[in-house]
Amino acid sequence: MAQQIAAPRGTRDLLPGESFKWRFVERRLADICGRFGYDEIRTPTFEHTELFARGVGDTTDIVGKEMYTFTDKGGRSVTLRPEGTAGTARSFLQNGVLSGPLPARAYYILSCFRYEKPQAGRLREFHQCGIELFGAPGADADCEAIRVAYTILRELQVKNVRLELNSIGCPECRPRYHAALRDYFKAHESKLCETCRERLEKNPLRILDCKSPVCQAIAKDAPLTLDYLCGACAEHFEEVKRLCSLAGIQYTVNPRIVRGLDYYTRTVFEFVHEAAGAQGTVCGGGRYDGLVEMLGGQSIPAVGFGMGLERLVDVLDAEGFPFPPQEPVALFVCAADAAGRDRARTLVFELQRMGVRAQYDLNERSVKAQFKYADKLGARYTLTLGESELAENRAALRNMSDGSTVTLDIDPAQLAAALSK
RNA sequence: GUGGAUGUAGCUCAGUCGGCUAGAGUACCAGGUUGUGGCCCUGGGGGUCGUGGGUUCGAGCCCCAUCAUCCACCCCA
Repeated sequence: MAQQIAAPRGTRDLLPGESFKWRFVERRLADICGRFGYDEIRTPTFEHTELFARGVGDTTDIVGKEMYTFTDKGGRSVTLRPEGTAGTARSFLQNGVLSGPLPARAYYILSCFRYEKPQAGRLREFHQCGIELFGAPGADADCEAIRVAYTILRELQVKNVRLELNSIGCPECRPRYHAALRDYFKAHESKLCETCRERLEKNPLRILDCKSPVCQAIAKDAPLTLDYLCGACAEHFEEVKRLCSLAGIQYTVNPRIVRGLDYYTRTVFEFVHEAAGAQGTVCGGGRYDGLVEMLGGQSIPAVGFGMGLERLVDVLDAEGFPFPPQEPVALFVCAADAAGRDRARTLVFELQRMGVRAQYDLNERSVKAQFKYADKLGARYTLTLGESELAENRAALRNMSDGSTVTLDIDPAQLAAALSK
C-alpha cells in the first residue's frame, strides 16, 4: 500500500450526501441577489499579486502574511484571491462596465484562500458569497447592501444575529481620529497590555477591541471614531441609520468594529452570530469609495459585503435549519438472472431518458444483495425481473416503506406514471 | 505567528503496572431462502496503534521531535 495522501491543511471535502445543503443555500443566494438586481460575476481564481497589494492594502494582515503567492513559469507574481472585491472591481474596470450605466451591480459565490492557522469557522480555502455595488455615493446604496445581507439571513431563518454598524470616516477625517486615539492611549501607555503597546504605533484602533480587562477599562473612555467624523461623513452615517430603520432593520452602533482591509471608507458593518464560537462574524462589509481609483480608474464610489459560506452553513446546521432532503432513488430494478438483467438494463435506460431516478445493480449480485443495496440507497420502489415476469411481461412494484406491491406491465410509461403518484 | 488539548479499523471508542497473534460496537462483504430490504444468527475482509527517532529484554502505553485535528489568541468571512 502506498502512503496515503490527506487533504492539505485547512481544506475540506464536501461529500455526496452533504453537498445538497450547499446547493440549496447557493440557489437561495442567487435567487435573492437576483431579486435585488445583482447578476453573477465569475473572476479568475488567481490575479496579479499587485492587485491585492494595491487594493486590499499592503499593511493589512491579509496581504502582509496570509496570501498564497507564487511565481508562475513566466516569472509573474500571482496570488490566489484572498477575497472577492478586488477582482470584481478590477474586472468591472477592465471590461468597461464602470463606463456604462451606473449603478452597476454584481454578486459572486467563490472560493478564497488565506494562509492562516485553521480553527472553527476558519479554513485556508473557504467560500464567500458577496455583492458589489458601484457608482452610488449615497446612503441608499449602503442601505441596499445591508438589506441584501439582511434578506439572505432572514429568509434562511437565521436567529440570534445582530447587525453592528459603524463609520470609520473618509481619508479626510480619519487621520485626525487616529492622532486623537494615539494621544489618548499614549497617556495610559504604561498600563496597557504588551500587545496593545505594540498596537499603539501600528494600529491604535485595535486597542479598542482588546479583551484584557485593564485595556478595556482604558478603552472605555477613548475617543470614538464617530466623534471625529467630518460633517459629510457624519451626515452620511445618520442617513444610513435612518434608512435601516425605515427598512425595519434593527442595528446597534458599535464604534469598535473596524474592517481589516484598507479599502473601506465610511460605513462598515457586520452581522454577528451569538452562538457561533469565536468566529461569529457571518457577514462583513462596508463602503470602499477609494478602491476603483487606487486600481487606476476614475473615482467611483462603491459598497459591498462578503458572507462566509462555511460559517453560514454551520449556523444553519446549529439552528437545525430544515434543508429540503435530497431526492432519493425512485426505482431500483432488481434482476434474478441474465435475461432479467438485460430487461432491467433497457428498462432503466429508458426510465432515465424519461427523467426518472432509476437504478439497477452494476455488480450482478444476488437478488437479496440488490434489495439490501436498494434499501441503503433509500430507494422508494423496487421492481424484480426474472423468468416468470418476463414470460408474462408483468412484475410487482414494491413500495419499500410499507412493503406493499402493485402488479403492472413491464412498461416504462406505466411505471413512470405509477412512480409519480 | 503564540498558547492549550487530542491522535488506536471507514465512523464512535476500549486497551490494566510497559508483557502472548491489538479489541468492541457500527459500517462493509458473504452465507443462513436456487428470487425479495429493515430484525436476528454465523462467518469474512479491513490496523505499519498519525509519522520519525529514543529508552527498554520487550512500547499502543514512557521520552523527544514532527505532522494533523480541535479550542483560544491574533486576524477575519
